[in-house]
Amino acid sequence: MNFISRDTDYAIRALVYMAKMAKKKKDIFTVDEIVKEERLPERFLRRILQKLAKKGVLRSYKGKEGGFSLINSPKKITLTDIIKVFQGEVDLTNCFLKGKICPNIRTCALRKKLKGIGRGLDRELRSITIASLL
Amino acid sequence: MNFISRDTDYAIRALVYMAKMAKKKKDIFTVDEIVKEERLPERFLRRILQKLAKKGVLRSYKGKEGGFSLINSPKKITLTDIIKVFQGEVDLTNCFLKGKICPNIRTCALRKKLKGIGRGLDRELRSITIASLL
DNA sequence: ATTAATAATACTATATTGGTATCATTAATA
DNA sequence: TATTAATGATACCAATATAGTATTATTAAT
Ligand code: FES
Ligand code: FES
Repeated sequence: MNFISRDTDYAIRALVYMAKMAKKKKDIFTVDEIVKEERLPERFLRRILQKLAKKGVLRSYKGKEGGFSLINSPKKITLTDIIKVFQGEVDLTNCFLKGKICPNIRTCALRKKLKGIGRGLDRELRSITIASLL
Repeated sequence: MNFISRDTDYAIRALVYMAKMAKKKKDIFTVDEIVKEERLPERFLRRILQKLAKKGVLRSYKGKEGGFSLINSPKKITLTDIIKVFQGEVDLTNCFLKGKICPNIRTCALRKKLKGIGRGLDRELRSITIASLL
């Protein structure tokens, strides 16, 4: 099934780490520090954090003494947010049929049902915040 | 996000077709007939139906006048059943961390939450039957 | 024996995922 | 202002998964 991809997973780990440490010490973290603590692949995580920065989850500081910091409170960062960054919208309704736009899209019974379920799922994922994972 | 893979999707189409037609005519269908009606790739669908047969969703009849038929009532065939055949268990909790078995697996907060959500999702998918898509 | 169906399995092409490497840019500070 | 230590942007690469095809064997009706 593989619902959560590796970059989402690593992002969560990094964010949880930052949230945990931000309480007791300064709030700017270098990739190296996180990599060392969480034992993640360095270059890969770097790209992940860059993406989070571009999407407004992290703020980045270039140059010496730079790094990444959380922009919002861990209470405000939800799983949906993170998943959206790396895996796109939480939306279960993608119709195939030879790669073309589906003609049934307005009437399709399956689509209708999946849409509802997808919305529910999204709501639940929104209820999981980084803060709730500390 | 891509929740439903193409083989699951094609399987659903084929099963819905069979359920729909089984009402008015004989209940054995050849791959060729389904392919023609639903415009799916022949060899690919053949493999899909074979898999459904092996997993006990369809019965297959070899030889002339053979084909596939539904084993159970369309009311008994759920989305979860079909997804399981092609995409494995509906289970959102797969932990990475360098491909190894995760040591935190018993304590991990994320895992716990995803497990609950996965169960809910599974329940909802179980409520969607082939019959409900007619 | 012929014919029309599925079974099994191997193969191929493309896309996605997971990860690495390189070079540019920025900012602190000695 | 040169050095250094950080991120930014991008291109690249390898492994895996997805989507689909081809081939040959088996089966059963006629
Ligand atoms: S068949 Fe296209 S949306 Fe369902
Ligand atoms: S960190 Fe391994 S199960 Fe969550």
